[in-house]
Amino acid sequence: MIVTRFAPSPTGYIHIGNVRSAIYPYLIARQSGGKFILRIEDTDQARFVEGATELIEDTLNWLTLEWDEGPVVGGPNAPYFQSERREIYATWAKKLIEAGRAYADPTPAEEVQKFREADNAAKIPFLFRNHRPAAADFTPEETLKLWEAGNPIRFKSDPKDYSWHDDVMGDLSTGPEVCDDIILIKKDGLPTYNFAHIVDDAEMGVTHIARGVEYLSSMPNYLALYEALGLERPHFLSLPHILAPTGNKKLGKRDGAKSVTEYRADGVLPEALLNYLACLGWNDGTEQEIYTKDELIKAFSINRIQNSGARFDETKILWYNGMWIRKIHDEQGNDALYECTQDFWPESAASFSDEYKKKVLDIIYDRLKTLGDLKTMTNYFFADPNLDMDLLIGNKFLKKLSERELIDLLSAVIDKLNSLKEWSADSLQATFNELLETTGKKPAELFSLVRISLSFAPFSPALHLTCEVLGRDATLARLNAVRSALTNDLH
RNA sequence: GGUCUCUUAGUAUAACGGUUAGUACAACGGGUUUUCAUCCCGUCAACGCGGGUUCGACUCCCGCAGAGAUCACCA
Repeated sequence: MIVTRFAPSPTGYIHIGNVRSAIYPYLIARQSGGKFILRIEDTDQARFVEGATELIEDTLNWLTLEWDEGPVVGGPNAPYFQSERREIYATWAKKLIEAGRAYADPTPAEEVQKFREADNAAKIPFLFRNHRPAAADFTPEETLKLWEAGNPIRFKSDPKDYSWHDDVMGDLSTGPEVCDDIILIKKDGLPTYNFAHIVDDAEMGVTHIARGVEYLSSMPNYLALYEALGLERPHFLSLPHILAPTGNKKLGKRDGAKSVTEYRADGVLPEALLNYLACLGWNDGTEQEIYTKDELIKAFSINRIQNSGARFDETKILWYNGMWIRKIHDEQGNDALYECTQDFWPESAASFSDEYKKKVLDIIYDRLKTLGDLKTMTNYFFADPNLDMDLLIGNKFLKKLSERELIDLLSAVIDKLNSLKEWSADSLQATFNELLETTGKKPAELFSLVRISLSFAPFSPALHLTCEVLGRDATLARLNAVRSALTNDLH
């Protein structure tokens, strides 16, 4: 059985570069009927951020990456917060001490820093094992005593060549020069990531570890620990970084990398974000672009994960989002899409009914890149627009007509619409076609005049649909208002 | 500096050692009774460099260059 995990630190929101290391393990677990575990790596108390855990849970829920074990849902390996697992790490650390593979290190931090600087100055790579204290050779009893006295526990490394297989990167190897006496348990009694994740993954039965490539250079130390602890190596998947839109740096919070929360607030659909991120650095070899979560689960394969970094492209997210907005509307219906839009209407829409807003959505949805566009694109459906006459007169089609002609044209439209019996999209369409004939104006002229008079917006849906949704009263009132303004202008 | 990794159009990517190097986004042009968008059609655009192996290399090997990661009592 395949067991994967997402193990974030609660140091803030999940930024976009990290979500993928939740998505891939999730897909791997789901496609094999395995388990996906959420584990909170909160061993660094200095970096702990209040509320960050909830934000992580919220983000995963929103993306529908449900976890089988972890916070909230519990599980057989609880607790799932590393800060609550001290005894477990202590037990494993004692095993190493008993075996002579770990020692308590009394070297003061300042001393270590001096060693480091001296080695740097001498252009020697700094390795703590070159400065091993006498305590490294203490008996287990002496070591335990020194540990209790508040000293950190270090691994006693046994430098040698390592080679291993990475499911993404292939066969890898390094020399002994990277093996060191890494800290396992800090002075504060909490383990380092280096030690904790190995213990936890073993205890929780994790079979596939997917994480960023930045951990690649620590692999020899991890392999040494698996060996010393008598553990079998799990599968390793090093996921290449997502690069910032500009430069060659990995996407970080300072590169304008937005959090998932921000994309959500902007009106990006979870389906779109999932789709985009899954396909950034992975493809199934076909030319399919749009994947539902179920399709991703089915199609995903570890050996087709890209092994070079991929640049983050917001334009493509917006394209995916537009596709998904239309997909949901066309496949699940306007009501289903409407369900997603609750937080995105302009304030002016507050007093309007769901029915009316649904109608607006139904004619505007295929112009949306994000649901947030509703705020800026639908205002004129809920409030009379400002009569920006310069916009109307200066329009590239209308500026060829005199104000007199505009007024006459508006009058013709108003008369015709006044006498219209049935206010429907079809009859409105027919009416405008008749008006084209009776007035002899070009479509660009007639339509632009009516469209701008109704919306004063840079763009809007097809005219007959806009009129239908706006209704007879609002449509005629706005046309009359523009005609009056033009008439006053003339006098 | 040591160690490790990566390298196809602007971006994301495809291509049993034999293809006019495919697709998508972006850009640009055109079409669909106004606009914006959708939809459709089209244009532009890539194998980092140098050696080898081979009848033949984007693909295999070696070197170089460029980029990235890491070298914490952070993860």
